[in-house]
Amino acid sequence: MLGQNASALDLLIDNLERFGTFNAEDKDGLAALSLQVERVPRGFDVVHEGDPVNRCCLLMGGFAARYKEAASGARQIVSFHLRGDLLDVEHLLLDFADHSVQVMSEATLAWIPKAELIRLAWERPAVGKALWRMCLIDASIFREWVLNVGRRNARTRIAHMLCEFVARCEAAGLGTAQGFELPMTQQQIADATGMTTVHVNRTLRALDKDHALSRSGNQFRIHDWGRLCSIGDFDPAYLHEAA
Amino acid sequence: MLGQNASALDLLIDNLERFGTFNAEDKDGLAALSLQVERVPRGFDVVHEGDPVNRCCLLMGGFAARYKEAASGARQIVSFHLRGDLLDVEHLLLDFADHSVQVMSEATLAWIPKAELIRLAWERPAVGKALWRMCLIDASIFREWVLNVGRRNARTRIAHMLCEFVARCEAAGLGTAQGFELPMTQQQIADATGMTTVHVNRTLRALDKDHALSRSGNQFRIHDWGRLCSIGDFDPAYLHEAA
DNA sequence: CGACAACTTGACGGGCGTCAACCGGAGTGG
DNA sequence: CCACTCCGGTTGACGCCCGTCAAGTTGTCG
Repeated sequence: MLGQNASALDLLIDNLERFGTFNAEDKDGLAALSLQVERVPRGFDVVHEGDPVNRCCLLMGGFAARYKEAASGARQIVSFHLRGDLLDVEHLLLDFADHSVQVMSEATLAWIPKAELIRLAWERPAVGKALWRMCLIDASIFREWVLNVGRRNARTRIAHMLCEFVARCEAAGLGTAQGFELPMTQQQIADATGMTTVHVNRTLRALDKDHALSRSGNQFRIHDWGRLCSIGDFDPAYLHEAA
Repeated sequence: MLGQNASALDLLIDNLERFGTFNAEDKDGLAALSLQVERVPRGFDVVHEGDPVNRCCLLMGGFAARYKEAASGARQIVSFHLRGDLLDVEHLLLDFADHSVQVMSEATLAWIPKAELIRLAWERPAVGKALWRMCLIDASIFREWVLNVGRRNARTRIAHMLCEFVARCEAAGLGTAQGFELPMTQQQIADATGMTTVHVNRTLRALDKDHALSRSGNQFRIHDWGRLCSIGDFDPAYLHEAA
């Protein structure tokens, strides 16, 4: 249990350091956070639209999707998340959830009281800036997704989504373009790109046929990264990854 | 000149207070910000994708649109902004712009050095929280737009965009649903909803014909707000307006 | 009155949704 | 060890929503 908490804090610090530089006191502050580790099954709702939010969830392992639903019942995924992501910074200073987050695989979560994070953000400005930067980068990704679903065709849209996912996995130190596991179903790809499963399937097979990628089951491989980026109109600048 | 600066600061404080409560010292801190007022013509680029960003722009009058462009040249507007909005909080802690902002009408801007705002955010936590909340709410709007362009049909999409625009105008104290001026062209509505002008035109006329709204030139009137909300699948919860 | 931007309208076509099957693998239980 | 179920992937036929193209019309500003 203590081991779990220690590794959760390590993960949190490592990941936050991608968004800022910390001195020893900053790290001490982070290490003093109280948190509660939990293992949850696939499909677990981390937060649901309309819920009051008073804690913040660190994804310690597995994948998650942020989504909203239309009155028609259609679901739209607005971002994916991986190991190390803080899933609830979006609601850090808001009282009620305006969207939902669900894990896409069996996952390990660590809950942190929101009030402690907020307090720390002003006690240790470097930590606050890293958290805020994280929010700003999330927002940048949302904007790119508006463009993606609003102005690109099916082929480009899917290629773009895959490029982003791979780029973020690599930045987080999880796998590379040379063979990786896509932890999502075609239904989820459809929900992320604003398409139907049928058309996602057709488009993936077309990309495969054109040697832009190859698939077998969940295993994907990208032979020519530059080509996929070009098909997907993908420029990683909007991810604001540190140089 | 001094008068302009004073009114800019008043506007900034009034608008920020929608996102938090300030005491006298908070307001003093804000009032001490240095700023530079400028009048710009329609179409002026407040910031352009790729630019370094080291100042923050307050929109003192007029309307603005935040947008990105695809390789195909298609433009996607990702949000609209009105008098009182801080246009560059999205880049507050980022070095380079990942998108562009353009004014849609003749407009008055006030520039604030980013560094001063950042310093103030930690000196006066109430100010920092209000600024951060503003960012989070912007992000919530982006998410809603992903849903809007991803999962709604033309009629619902346009109705939703109009509802949001009117709701935000009312919250900012600019006009009401009973007759207001839409400061954008059908081309801009198309760019915001991921459609073509032709189809925007058809859809607007259909909404007009069905008495969901009435138009003459830029003048819009909404007779039955509830009905338009229902057509547009609009629930203002995601705007997180203070009760 | 000419120039230009914005809006309007009709004809046509295609990208993608819809509907409806079928297939294949993984889990489950008898 | 084999049926059964369920979920996810695959495929084809068909059609509609919305994009494309192209031609007006209107309003405004010089």
